[in-house]
Amino acid sequence: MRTSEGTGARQSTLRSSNLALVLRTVCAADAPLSRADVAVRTGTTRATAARLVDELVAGGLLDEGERLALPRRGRPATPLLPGARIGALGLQVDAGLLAARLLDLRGRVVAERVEEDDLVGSDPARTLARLGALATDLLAGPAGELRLAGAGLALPGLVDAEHDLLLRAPNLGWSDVDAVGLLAAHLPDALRPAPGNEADLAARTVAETAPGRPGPLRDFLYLSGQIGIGGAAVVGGRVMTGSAGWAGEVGHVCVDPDGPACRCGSTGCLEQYAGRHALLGAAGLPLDTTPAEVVDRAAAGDADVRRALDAAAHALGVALAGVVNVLDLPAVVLGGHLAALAGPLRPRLEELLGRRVLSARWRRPVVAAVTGPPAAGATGAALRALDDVLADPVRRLG
Amino acid sequence: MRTSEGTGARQSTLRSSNLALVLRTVCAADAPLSRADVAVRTGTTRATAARLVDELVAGGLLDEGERLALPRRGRPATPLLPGARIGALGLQVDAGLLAARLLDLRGRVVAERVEEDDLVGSDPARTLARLGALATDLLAGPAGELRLAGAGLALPGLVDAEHDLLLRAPNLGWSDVDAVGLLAAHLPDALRPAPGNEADLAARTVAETAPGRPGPLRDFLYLSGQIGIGGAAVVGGRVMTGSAGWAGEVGHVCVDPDGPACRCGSTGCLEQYAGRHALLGAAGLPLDTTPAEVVDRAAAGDADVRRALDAAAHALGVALAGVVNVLDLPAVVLGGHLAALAGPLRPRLEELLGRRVLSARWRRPVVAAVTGPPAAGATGAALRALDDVLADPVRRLG
DNA sequence: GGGTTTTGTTCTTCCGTAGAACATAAAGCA
DNA sequence: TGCTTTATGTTCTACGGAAGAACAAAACCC
Repeated sequence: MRTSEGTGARQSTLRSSNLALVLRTVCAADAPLSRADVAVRTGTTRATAARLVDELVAGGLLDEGERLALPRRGRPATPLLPGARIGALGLQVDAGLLAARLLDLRGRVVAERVEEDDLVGSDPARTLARLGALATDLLAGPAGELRLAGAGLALPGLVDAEHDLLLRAPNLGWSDVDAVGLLAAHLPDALRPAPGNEADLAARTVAETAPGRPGPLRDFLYLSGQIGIGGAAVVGGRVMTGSAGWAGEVGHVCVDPDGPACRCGSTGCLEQYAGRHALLGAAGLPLDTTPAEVVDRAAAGDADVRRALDAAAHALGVALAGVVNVLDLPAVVLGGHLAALAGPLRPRLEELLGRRVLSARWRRPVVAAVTGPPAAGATGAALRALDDVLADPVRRLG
Repeated sequence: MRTSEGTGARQSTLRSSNLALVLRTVCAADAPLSRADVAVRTGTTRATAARLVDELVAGGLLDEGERLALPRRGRPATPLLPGARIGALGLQVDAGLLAARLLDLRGRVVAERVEEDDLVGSDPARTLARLGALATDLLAGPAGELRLAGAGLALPGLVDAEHDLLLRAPNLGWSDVDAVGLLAAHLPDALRPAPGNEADLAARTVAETAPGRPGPLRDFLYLSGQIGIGGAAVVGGRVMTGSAGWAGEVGHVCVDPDGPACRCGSTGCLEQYAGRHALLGAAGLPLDTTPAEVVDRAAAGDADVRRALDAAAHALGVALAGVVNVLDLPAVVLGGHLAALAGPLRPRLEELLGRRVLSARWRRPVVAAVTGPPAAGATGAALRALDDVLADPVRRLG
């Protein structure tokens, strides 16, 4: 690839570009649009918009809803919706769960299976076979009518995007695993899920509420608190995966060079203060304590817990301020176990960001917490596959 | 703006897109191309490529070179070059200099004026009037035949991209300055230079060697060492300016929360270890010592200087490793005074990056130093204006 | 029931690229 | 010298896609 400059645009390029535009427009709208609405929003004529819509409807990428007679003058419009029969499969392996989730183009969860289990130190082949069975089971269910547009696999570690390899997943204790190959052997057909970093994919669920529909935040830093801490920077609605796909390792930003040693070989990493294990250890609590219990104990006045939370907030403030200084992000979104701890963490964190971020005087970064279902990585993996359809609908039309 | 989704593509969109493609292709090539070369590289037919080239030549965006008879079979080709009569003006104010530089579409410096002076604490109106006079003088010179496509102004501080305001330039001691307005009053015609952060613009000179011609590095972190330290992350050849244009403040990434207070209100900022003033102070040298002298003294065995350099390298290692962990950048480019110090800094810095960057095991970040003319910001400002022409040549064709 | 209003469709025109044929300008070769 | 070969550049027709205008459809209003 990378011959030089991309290729010249011809008439057919124009058509596919406009098809993608129409599809994105319908997906981005928060209420069903008519053909006339599409024409207005895309700046094309009604004739052209209708032609493009017809083609997308014929291909199943758009559905025509029931003409509901609103008390309006004029001919009633035919409402257009993203195709309900186009779906994608999102899979996730994490230290604490296996998940398979099926989403349609409207962003609805058609079916899902989530199995909680302690997978730390598990055998990759066995675990991925389990996930494959879970997914096969899911696909055999009510999803039979769905046309699968693709699949994705969220992995809690460094993924080599070029060779589709899981280089290292510290939480699982896995290294150099051909996760896609091991999984695909237990999936129907030639379904090869595209692997991705869990935090990168989970961040997508914040950036868009449904395929092609932008969420309230378009620029933010997402933090995925697991045993360790993953992250992803989202700029203009796009997840920054980096040149090799290794971006977002916020957990290993240095908070204090003289701090405790980290398993990554460095010292004083954020994860050593705000990671789940580190925080519970500092609080003197067993490692299976839930975030809710931590919050309760802090509220009850447990000094050790309060101190640990304070240290975590301080570490987060120092590390995230650095990231925000470099990337100019107006918001930080806490996910994973950090979402549940947002209450006690937020005041100190926001105060530190306000003090340590150079541009805070003009725009103070805000701290938000996600409140979604578990296994956001699986949802994000499905979203990514569906976004690929939105980017190039012609491939689906055949 | 931001109505919804962008606008539908029509026939004319196709033409302008292909014009831009052809222009970019010629600019990106490192040897003059023929019409036939353009056809091959863009994937269009010779007929189409020739038509587009003709239009660009007529508009002055491309020039036809002399048909030089190479010892080759076949009809000799007409070499195509970026238009030599399209130019842009790059301006820069810095703590130590004023600069005006005129670049043409081929990336050649047509004319320049650089005045060194201590501008710390200077009066913005007066200084910008001086720069305006410098630029006016420059434009009256041999540049008379040049068609100005635009102008840019590099400023050493936070620039509000929306309102074209310089919010704060600590090195100059300026705050809330309408730099563009003050400058435009002393420029000919209705020339309003687009303001930008100095480091962002200087990073461009590394990312592209001429308008539209990619440099050897496409993903890197640029460090602009002045009195303080500015920076810019370049991803895929594009400078990440952030949602408000405030990105790249690497100088205020925290190295040690218990470190010295910074003028930004935070503590332990990178700039307090590796900034020019901080480094010279720690080395016990006067503030006007040149980087070359520092290197000499270190080589001569001056313990204080060595200690200061070591502390700077350590601080850079800690801070930059964090940035690289978050952005997955394969290279760090040292600019400003840090470029001259690259020799003594590099070993320790590369070692630290190798240890603290999570993905270093698979790809070790490299440290490079720029070796260009001074006032890279001015060059970058001109490049940006010329890149705007490349992005939309139709506007220039009228 | 006729006028109004909005949606959706049909038909012609225009425009840009593809593709093929042709013209041009050199080198190679007998 | 003249013919062949080769690559560049130009001319001409065909095709496909969007614009624009006119028309048909399906509701409301009075």
